[in-house]
Amino acid sequence: MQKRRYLPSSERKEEILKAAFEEFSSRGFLATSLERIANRAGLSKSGIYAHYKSKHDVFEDVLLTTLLPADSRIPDLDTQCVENLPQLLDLYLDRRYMSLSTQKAIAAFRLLIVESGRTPELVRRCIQKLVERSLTGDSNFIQACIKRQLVRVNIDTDAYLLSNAPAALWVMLLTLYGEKASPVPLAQVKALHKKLLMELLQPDARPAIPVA
Amino acid sequence: MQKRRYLPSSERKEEILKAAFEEFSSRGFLATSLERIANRAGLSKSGIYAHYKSKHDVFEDVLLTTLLPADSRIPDLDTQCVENLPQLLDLYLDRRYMSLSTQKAIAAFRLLIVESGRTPELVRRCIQKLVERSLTGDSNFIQACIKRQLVRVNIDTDAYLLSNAPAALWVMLLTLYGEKASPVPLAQVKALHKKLLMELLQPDARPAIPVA
Amino acid sequence: MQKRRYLPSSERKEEILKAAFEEFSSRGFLATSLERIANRAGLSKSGIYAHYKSKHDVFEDVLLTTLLPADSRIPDLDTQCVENLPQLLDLYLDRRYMSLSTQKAIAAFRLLIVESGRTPELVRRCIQKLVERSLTGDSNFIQACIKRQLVRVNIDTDAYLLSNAPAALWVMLLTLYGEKASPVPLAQVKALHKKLLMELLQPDARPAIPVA
Amino acid sequence: MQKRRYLPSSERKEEILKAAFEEFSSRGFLATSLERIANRAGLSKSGIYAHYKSKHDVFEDVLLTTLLPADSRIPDLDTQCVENLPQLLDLYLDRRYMSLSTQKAIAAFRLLIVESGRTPELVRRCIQKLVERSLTGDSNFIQACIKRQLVRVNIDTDAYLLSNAPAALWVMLLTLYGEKASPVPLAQVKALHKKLLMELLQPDARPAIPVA
DNA sequence: AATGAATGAGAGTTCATTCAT
DNA sequence: TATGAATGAACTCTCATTCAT
Repeated sequence: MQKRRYLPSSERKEEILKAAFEEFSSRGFLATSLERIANRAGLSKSGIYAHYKSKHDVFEDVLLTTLLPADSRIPDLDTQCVENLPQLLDLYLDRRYMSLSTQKAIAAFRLLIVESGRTPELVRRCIQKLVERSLTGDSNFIQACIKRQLVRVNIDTDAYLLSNAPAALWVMLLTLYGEKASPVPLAQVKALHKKLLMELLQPDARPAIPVA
Repeated sequence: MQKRRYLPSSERKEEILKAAFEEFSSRGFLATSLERIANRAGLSKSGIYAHYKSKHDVFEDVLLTTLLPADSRIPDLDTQCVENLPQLLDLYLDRRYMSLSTQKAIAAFRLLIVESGRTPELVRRCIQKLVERSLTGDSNFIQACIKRQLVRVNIDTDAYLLSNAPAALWVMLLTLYGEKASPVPLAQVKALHKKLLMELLQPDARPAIPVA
Repeated sequence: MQKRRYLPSSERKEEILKAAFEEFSSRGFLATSLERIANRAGLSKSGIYAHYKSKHDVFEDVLLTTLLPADSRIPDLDTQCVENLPQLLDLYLDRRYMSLSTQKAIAAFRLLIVESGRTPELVRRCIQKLVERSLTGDSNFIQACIKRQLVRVNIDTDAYLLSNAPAALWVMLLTLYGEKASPVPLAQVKALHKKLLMELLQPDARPAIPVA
Repeated sequence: MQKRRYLPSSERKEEILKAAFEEFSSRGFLATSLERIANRAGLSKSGIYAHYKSKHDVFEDVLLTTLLPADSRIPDLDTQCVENLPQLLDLYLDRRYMSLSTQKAIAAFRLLIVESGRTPELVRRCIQKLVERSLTGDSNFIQACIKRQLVRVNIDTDAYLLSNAPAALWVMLLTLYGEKASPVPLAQVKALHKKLLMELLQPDARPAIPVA
């Protein structure tokens, strides 16, 4: 039985969110008890109610805050030292798959899937923001590349979304098989992704995916 | 208040499993109470214990039986009336995406993801079987095609797995956005899938995906 | 820790109601915990939920059942051995005040008052039934008396209700001062009540209460 | 989020008592949380503890102070302009029933009844004072009347208490049926009360209520 | 004098599970 | 095989109260 710690609400909230994310993401909303979150956050169960008015409230805050941290976007690529599209894509994909392969990303993904049944509206909002942010980040990068004539000008948005298929596969494999047991090596997934992007982006290419 | 029905265990089990799948897949393991399953199956809560020794037991049986029904594999394609690879793939993909897009498939997918955190071993086993079976089914089909010289002889297994990336993307979109709100049209997903398979399967092609 | 007792629902309900009435009436709805009721009724807290679906449900049943038992009406007076109105009234009032002065009646009264703030609808319904029943019982008695020409024919209903004022005072005194500490002796209350009834009922009287 | 207000204890106490009475009387002791009282009084929950050492303390103070305000007694009737007993009684009863019929009086009554189970001693003390004070007030009035020979000299105290029966009935009806739904009109209640008082007070009357 | 953070006890309720029938 | 009654553990949430500031 430790001494009480008196923290300002903002700090406590951070600790609670951290704890809550860890619990929620590994067990789901229902299987996570406030007791567990409280223990992990170092206060009493009822202490949480000083900062959130219900478990569901905590959950929402987790989804919106932890999954959408202000600084989560992939840092701008330094395109200066890059000379051609393949080099560029290697750089880009390395970063992307590294951030996808973290424990945290997997946990977040599972959380989204799990709760998309329970609180579809919240989840939808959350995903929308994630996608928007991701697109904005990518778009900056792409604009930079266009300027340097590394990629072609007109890009089909749908086609771009489609080019993420390998990433989707990869996340699913990680989630279902665990981090180290994917039946397909990362290198191949990246290779496919690169190929798709090449077709999509290279300056002189015809439309990559002709819709039937 | 209905009359009791005395059923042989096998029949009762079927009814319980059916009910259990419906509940588990829409709410997850924890959120589903035996009471609900019992009601849906038309017997009392404690009646379930005549056939299963715990809730977890029921769940396992659902995963192994309902998700892996003996007759679930895609029926053999009638390759007789097909003359070339594109035709063949259209036929194949139509079937495949139709079965992927059902409520039931989505529910199953969500269930697997959700529970991959809770009972990883069970889920792993389950997926393994699913994949194996799917591969076996596809492989029959592929063998048939090879025989008719519609597809080339040597297929890279890894590459084949990879070619499912569009399907992975599609399932994720369905799950997260709901059945009718996918931001990418099915046609394009199919088109990409077809393209990948074409490259992989057409008789005179060079290796589809050169690993970097 | 006693052995479980397995009772049919109807018996258990009776026991629960009994216990619940005792607790509710001495402490009010909120101050009574299901734990207490359960202990008193000899089962576990959750056991109550096999018979009632909420605490509020138990409370309603208490109000409707215990306060309105089927056999609660004052037994028909044997008017045979009575020769005149004063004798009759003495008989009647003795019975009435005896039943008003029980612990149980006081408890019920307090309960009604307490909850008239919280669940006015329920309380109103309950009182209505009580009054109706009481009136029916009295009315039988009065009819019998009329037949024997002990009381006059036309009785003003409002006036009759008013004649209960002494009873109201008595109940209030009992409730507020406790059973033995009333500052006014019962005899006087009865005497006043008798006087009011005399004026109301004696065959040749003028209207007892001329409304201003 | 308002600025803090620093008040001297006496002023704060008044505000707290006012708020507390409003809450307690409409919900009872248990159903009222300090939070609610605090909000209504415009300070924080823990602020109350600067002035009272427990919730029960606040409650006691409400009962003793708010229900027994120094100025609550009925203002002295101006008996100058009155010529006979009936006129006098009309004046008196009009005032009395007006003050009985207020929201506040009903709330106070309910509070007393409710808590007479929980804190009988306190309630008893409280009522005693109320009755005493009321008697004193009435007695002043009565003395004045005696002096002007409007009422007789010897009044039976018990009988006087009894004459309040109609008021008791009225309060009960108001409490149980709500303010506007009494099944007996106020006029009749007053009429009965007047009659009882007439018999008790008129100079040449014989004892109004002969005790058996 | 006043507050926000913290707590422990306890509330109603749910539920997997057991047991007598 | 089937059930209704029963339970204990766990849950979310409330609240009077304490404490550092």
